[in-house]
Formats: sequence, structure tokens, C-alpha cells
Amino acid sequence: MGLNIYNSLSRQKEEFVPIQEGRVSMYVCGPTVYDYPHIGHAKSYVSFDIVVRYLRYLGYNVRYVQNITDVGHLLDSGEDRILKRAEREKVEPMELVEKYTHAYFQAMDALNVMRPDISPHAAAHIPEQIEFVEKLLAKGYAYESKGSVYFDVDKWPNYGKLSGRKVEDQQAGARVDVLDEKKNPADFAIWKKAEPEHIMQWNSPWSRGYPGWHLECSAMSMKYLGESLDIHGGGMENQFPHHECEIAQSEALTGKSFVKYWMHNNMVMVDGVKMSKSLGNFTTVSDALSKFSGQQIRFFVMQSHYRSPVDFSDMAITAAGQGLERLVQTVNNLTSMIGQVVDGDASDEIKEIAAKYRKQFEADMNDDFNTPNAIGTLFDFSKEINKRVQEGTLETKQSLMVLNETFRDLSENVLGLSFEKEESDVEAAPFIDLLLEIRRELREKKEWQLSDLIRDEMQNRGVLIKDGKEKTSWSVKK
RNA sequence: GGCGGCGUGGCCAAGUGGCUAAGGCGGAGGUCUGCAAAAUCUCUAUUCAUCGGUUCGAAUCCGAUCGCCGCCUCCA
Repeated sequence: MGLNIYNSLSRQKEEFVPIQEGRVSMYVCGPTVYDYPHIGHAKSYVSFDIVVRYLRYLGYNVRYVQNITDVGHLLDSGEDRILKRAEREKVEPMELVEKYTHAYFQAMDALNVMRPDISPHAAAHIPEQIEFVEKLLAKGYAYESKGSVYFDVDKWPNYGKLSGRKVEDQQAGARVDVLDEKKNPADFAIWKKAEPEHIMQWNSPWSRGYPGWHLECSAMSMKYLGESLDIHGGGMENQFPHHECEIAQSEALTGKSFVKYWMHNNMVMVDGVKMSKSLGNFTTVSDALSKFSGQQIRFFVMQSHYRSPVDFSDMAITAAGQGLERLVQTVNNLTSMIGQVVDGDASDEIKEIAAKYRKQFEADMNDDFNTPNAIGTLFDFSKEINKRVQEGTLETKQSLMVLNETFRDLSENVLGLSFEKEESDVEAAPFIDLLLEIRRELREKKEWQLSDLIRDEMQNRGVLIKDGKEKTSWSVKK
């Protein structure tokens, strides 16, 4: 069975067949960089990171584009998010953008999220967006009104196909005041005339102004990925209106299908309600990183499915971290044994075991990136390995290496976990070995008090001591 | 008002018609150990919000009820 992806457009799982064989074009809505990223962003971008990693694991040549929104994203009040925040922090808008773009990438790096191949900024693509508006006007799908340009929803009968909504069912002005310059309240801005106090503005044929928020994703995805893309991802809350508007303006422009597979990830909840900037109930990634490792947060996110909401709490992350430790231990167990066994071919039985778990893992992932199941498979695999390590039935170096490579390929390359030791740990290794040698002599003399003191103090410093039958080994606890 | 989703053990979480309802955390006990830790083994849901229905067979499909959540032009 090949890869199946749940397509929001058809509301069912579909077999994944890229437009062009062997290649995948993928676009994910990136953050509006006006504040620090929070755990909600972590879930979203970790989820899509896994999509990219798995597609690459399957051998696809993936081009992954994720935008940085630095203009045009308005608040209910009509103010630009970036401008408002810049005013508050008393910095230039672009200074603010720079600061939070850095913070975003820093957080994503800590979570081991791969950088997109292209991270285009909306403000750096104003000419492309103006051209987009011009073409829509020429085709009659948009109209100018008082210096702004709106997409004419009435001209586009498919409007609502993604979100399953009908324009007439919506409560106009439910949240935002209706502008009388629009023909239909559902029409959305693709170019906005700037108020004088709005600093971020550009010349256009209609007014000095700025592009509508929905436009950037269409313009930039087309520029870098072509008129039709394989996968477009984003948060569920963006399905309507953002993605609906993207489809409308893009397909109106090209007359072609814009996106083959729409993927939407669910929200992070706190005590049953959505974690969001506006509710103020968010934990930033850097706050979380002061208590937990990036890997632990990542593991927590992957333990639920990307289309399910997940409730965030310290307890839940701690529990996830405990589970993760078992996988880390498994790799430690394997690597510490490699030096102790003889050279020789891997047994067929071991090769079969490795192949069996790899196959199961792939089956899990093929089912719409079911990471909770894939992790379950890793735990089963881990148990099987630990059992054999303990029984001492892994007799050759190559047997160990087959298991080690398979286990690490799946957990590191696909799930993005990392079992590499920190550089500082490697530097400390000779000293740790020295301490253990001293402790060994103390234990031989049965000086338990002193040997236990060494063990406890090392543990307090994050080094875990394990006394085996033959020898003592250690690992770093994160 | 419209559209969509969810409710599975003490906690988290897979499973969407058919072997004994994955897995993790937590808990109990055993093995190993000088004692620990780690690992490992065993146990920890006759039952899937409730009530009906369809079916040889339902956590899974249908209907109703209760509870919760998201979106309806701000948010990943």
C-alpha cells in the first residue's frame, strides 16, 4: 500500500499521486512574525516537518516553501498586526519582523524542524502581488472600489468548495464590520488602500497601499512551485477564509486546479480551549524549552495525530518525555554493546526483524502520517531489541548494526528525533570514565557509601549510571 | 443561525464493520543488582458519553439525547 493522505477538499483519504512523478511541490502557510512562536506553532510545523521528512524518506524530490507573513495581516480593528506591535515596541516594522523571524527559526531549530527550501517574505513580493491583482481585474474577477481592489465572490461559483460553506448562510459582519465599498460582504480584499498613518505602503495602479493577506500565499506559491501544487498545508482555522480565498483567486487567475491535496492540522488546546494569541493562554516555545527539551516537545506533538486536537499541559509533556527515554535507552543499549561483540554477518533472523518493523512503521505512516501508531511500532521494536540485548543473543557486530541503523533511520530521519550525544557530553566522557573507574575500585572494596555518593552526585548532574553484570555503563539524561 | 469535528482505562492516545480494544505515562508484583537505576516479565477497559436501530456480527454504520470544541473574513 502506498501513501494515503486525508484531503480536506474531498474529506477523505486519497492515495498520494504527485502531479509530476518523483517530485512533490509543497506549500505551508508560515507564521505572521509579530510575536514569539508558541506551542500551537510547534504542533503545526512539526506536523508538516514530518510530512516533508517522510516524503523524502520515500524518495520524493520535495520542494518545500513556507512563507513569512510580514505585511497585510490585519486585526479586527483593521490595524496591521505588524505595525501595531512595532508601534508598541517602538521599533521599525522591519526591525520587528527581523526579530520575530529569528525567534521563529530559533524555536524551530530547537524542535529539529528542517528549514523550508524557500522562506519567502510577503513584503519582498509586492510586484508579484500587484501583477496578480492586475490579471484578476483584467479577467473580470475583481473590481476596484475607492482605491482598494476586491475579489468578486459572485463571479466565482465554486467559492466555498473547500470549507463546505455557502456565502448566503454566513452571518455578514459577525465579527468584523462590513465595508460599504464592497459589492458583497463576502468579497475579500486583494489590495487595500493605505490610511496615511499606515507606514507599510507601496505604489500601485489603484492607490498607495498594501496587498490583502490572502494574496501572498497564492502569489508566492505560484512563483516558486507553479500554478498547480501537490500539497498545501496550514492550520485548520485557516481553512476558511484564508485557504478558500487562495483557491478562488488562484483558480480564477489560471483556470487550473490550484492544489491537489489540502492538509489541515488541528489545534493545541489548553484546558479544553484553543491556545491562541488572542486568548492569551499560550506558552511560547522558548518558555517550554526552559523546562523541557525540544525533542520532548516534538515527541509530545507526534504522540497525537496531526488532525486531532491535543491538550497541552506540563504533565502531558512530562509523560511523553518518560516514554521518549525508553527509546533513547534502546539506542544507548545498542551502541554500548557494539564494542563488545565479535565481527560477523548479521543473522537472517535479525534482518527479518528489522525489515518487519520497518514495514510496519511504513504502513503506519502511509495511513495519513499516523505518527501515534508509528511511535507504537517503535516501542514494540524497542522492546524486541532490549530483550535481545539483555538475553545476550545478539552475537555479532553486524547484527547490532542492522538493528541500530533501522531503528535510528526511522526515529531520526523520519520522525526527526535525535540520539546524538551533545558535544559537551563527548568532551566530558573521559572524566566520567575516570570517575567510574574509581567507583569500581570502591565497590570492589565494598565501600558502598562513597560509591553511592559518586553515583547520586553524577545523577544530579544528569549522568545516569547503570551497573550491569559485567560492567557499568552510563548515559546522559536530558 | 450556518458549516465542521470530538466524547475510548487513573491520565495521554491509536483503532471507523469481524482474530483476545495498539502503544505510552502512572500504579502493583516478580527477575537482575550490594542497594538502586535502567532493562525485562506479569497484572492494571467483558467495554468504547447515553438510549434506540441496522446487521450473523458495531467503539466503528444510522437516528435521537447529553456534554465539549473549532470556523463563519484576526490566529499554526
